[in-house]
Amino acid sequence: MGRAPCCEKNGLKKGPWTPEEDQKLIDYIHKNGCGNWRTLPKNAGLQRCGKSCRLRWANYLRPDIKRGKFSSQEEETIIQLHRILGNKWSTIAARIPGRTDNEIKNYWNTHIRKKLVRMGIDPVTHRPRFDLLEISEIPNSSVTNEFLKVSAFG
DNA sequence: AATACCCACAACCGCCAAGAG
DNA sequence: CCTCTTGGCGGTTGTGGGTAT
Repeated sequence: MGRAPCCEKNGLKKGPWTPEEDQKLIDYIHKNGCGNWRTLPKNAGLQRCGKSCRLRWANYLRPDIKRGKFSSQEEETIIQLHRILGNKWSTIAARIPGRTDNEIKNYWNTHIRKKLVRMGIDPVTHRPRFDLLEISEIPNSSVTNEFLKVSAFG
C-alpha cells in the first residue's frame, strides 16, 4: 500500500479547477509572486495543496502560454528534439516558446506518437519498423511481405 | 433518440534531486 | 555526512465532449 496522496490530508480539494479558484490564484500571484507553493494556498484562500496550485499556474494560468493548435513547424521541432533527447519533456519545452512540458507531452502521446507509428517509425528510436506499419500502407510486393513476416514474427 | 464507444486533455501520483539545517 | 522538506519531472488516468452504432 502506497502513502496517501498529499491532497487527502486535511480534506483539500482535487480535480478540475473552477473559474473562481483560478481567479484567486491569479490575483494572489499578481500581488505576491509565486515564492512558496506550500504556504500559497492558505494565504490565497484556496482549499488546494501547493502542488495542485503550482501545476495549475505552470500549465494553464501563466500569462506566457501560447495555447491552441501546434503549428507544423512546432511539431517538426518536437520530433527532432525528441529524437535527440527522448522523453525529456521539460528540456524540449524550454526550446519551444509558449508551450509547457505537459502540453508537449500530451501532444506527443495523443498525436505525434500515433502518427509516427502509422508511418512505420518507432516513436522511441525514431527508426523505421515495418512491423508497426498499417497493412493499408504496406507496399504490395512479395519482397516487403517476406520482410514483414520476419520482422513481425521472427 | 438512446446508448456505447473513443479520444484529447487537465490534473493526478510517485519518485527523485536539490537545498537547508 | 545524514535527514527532512519542497519543487519539479515524467508516466498515467479520469472525465467530458464528440462520434459512431
